Amino acid sequence: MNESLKIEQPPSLAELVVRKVREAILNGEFALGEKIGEESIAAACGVSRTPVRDALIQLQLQGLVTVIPKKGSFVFQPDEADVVAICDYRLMLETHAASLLCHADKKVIRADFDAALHRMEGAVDREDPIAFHRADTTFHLVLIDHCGNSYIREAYSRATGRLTALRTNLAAPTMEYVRESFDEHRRIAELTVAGDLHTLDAVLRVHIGRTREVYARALRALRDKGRA
Amino acid sequence: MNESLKIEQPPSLAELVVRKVREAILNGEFALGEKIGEESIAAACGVSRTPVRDALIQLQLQGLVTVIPKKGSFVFQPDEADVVAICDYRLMLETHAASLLCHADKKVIRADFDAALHRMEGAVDREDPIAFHRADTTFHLVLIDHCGNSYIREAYSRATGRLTALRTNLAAPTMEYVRESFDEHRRIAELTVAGDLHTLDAVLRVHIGRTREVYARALRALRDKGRA
DNA sequence: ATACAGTATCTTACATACAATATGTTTGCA
DNA sequence: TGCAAACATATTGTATGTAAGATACTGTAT
Repeated sequence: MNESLKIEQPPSLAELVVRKVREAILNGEFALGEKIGEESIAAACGVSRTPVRDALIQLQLQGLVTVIPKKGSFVFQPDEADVVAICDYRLMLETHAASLLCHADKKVIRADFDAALHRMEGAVDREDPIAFHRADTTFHLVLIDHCGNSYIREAYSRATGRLTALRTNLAAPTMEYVRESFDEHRRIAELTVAGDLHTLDAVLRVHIGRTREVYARALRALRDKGRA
Repeated sequence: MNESLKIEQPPSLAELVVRKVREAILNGEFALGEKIGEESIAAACGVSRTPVRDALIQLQLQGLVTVIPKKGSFVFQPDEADVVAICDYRLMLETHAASLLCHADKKVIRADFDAALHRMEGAVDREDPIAFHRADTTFHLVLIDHCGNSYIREAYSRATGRLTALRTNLAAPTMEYVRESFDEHRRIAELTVAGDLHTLDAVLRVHIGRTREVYARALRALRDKGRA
């Protein structure tokens, strides 16, 4: 029996709503903290409120939505401490994933890294910060996807959901830091394949630490503007 | 205005169902892989299917329940690889939490450790493995609760939910290993307070590694018995 | 003019009703 | 007797209805 024959039944409406709303949040179509009314989503998706409710619960547990009882659902709105915590969390996940890679096939990893780096390089040349960010995401996923621990993968995807939304909402597309970032990624790839975990940890720390500062700064700016 | 006046409104029915079912799974009232019918839970809790469905979605995202579309919800049923993955995941969380403790108040931590150790010692004397396990859980939570990163706390609580259920279902209450376990905990407390992360990592690795082996072995035994 | 109370409206939380799919059973045929 | 197809049953997925709580508005009194 061929695997490819296995027909994948259409996902539930709730699942479809999850994807739609998730994409919307990640693409900045909702502002941080914005209210998400069940009815409006239901109308927009052409379904009843029930699958929307289910979807909102799932999104809440993914950390993208905050549900306040009897008041409604809102897009998450992190404070500065939150940004620090999530970046640190991500750093932990990537570092640990890297330490698990010693049993993986280095050839495949090298190839995947190179593919991502190639895309990044193209984006640098074309001065396309959005494409660069996409390639950046792919690059880091190489570490995660090959680590062989499904819990780490899940945890990472939750963390990146929030980080992606933050980037969309806080960091205007810019080529600032892109050159250094690209160089760091090359180093990360090398150190990972070489298995030099100690140096890798330091580089990742700097790399993700900068991300953290960028977001924290942008969040402060947004906050100050909100007060004024 | 006094904070204590703030009345906390009763949790939603869905939340209550989550707690009930979670407790039931953790206490082994459901077998691993057992089907959880919406209707039966609803009847048992005296509510309609709606909050039960909400609860099952939440429990799924907590990793305690697996929902198969159109078929139903089942208590999670890990395989051996799963046990290895989750124990490794837990090890990562605790190790990282420990590394974050350097900024925390060592006096409080020492006190919390000692309290947990005291309870463990009492359990050892009374030869009460269940009380020992409870104190064990409390002990490890000291690390997590003081690390100051809410993401780690959340991730840990998800992991421990599954681990607790595993322990209930797989490991018959026994005083085996309890003595060594107790000694290891004392060392973990000392090393954490001393800030010797490197040695701590090694001890935690051994400590959690044994847990992993116990569960993996019990799971194999259960599996073999199931085949026979 | 402002502050407060009362009301109106809107939204969520939960229940129930209905539709669709999976499973178990029975019956008919080889 | 064994297998297959049709039917019956049970359970999930979705929609809608209802009630309670939250917010916004308005009118009145000071």
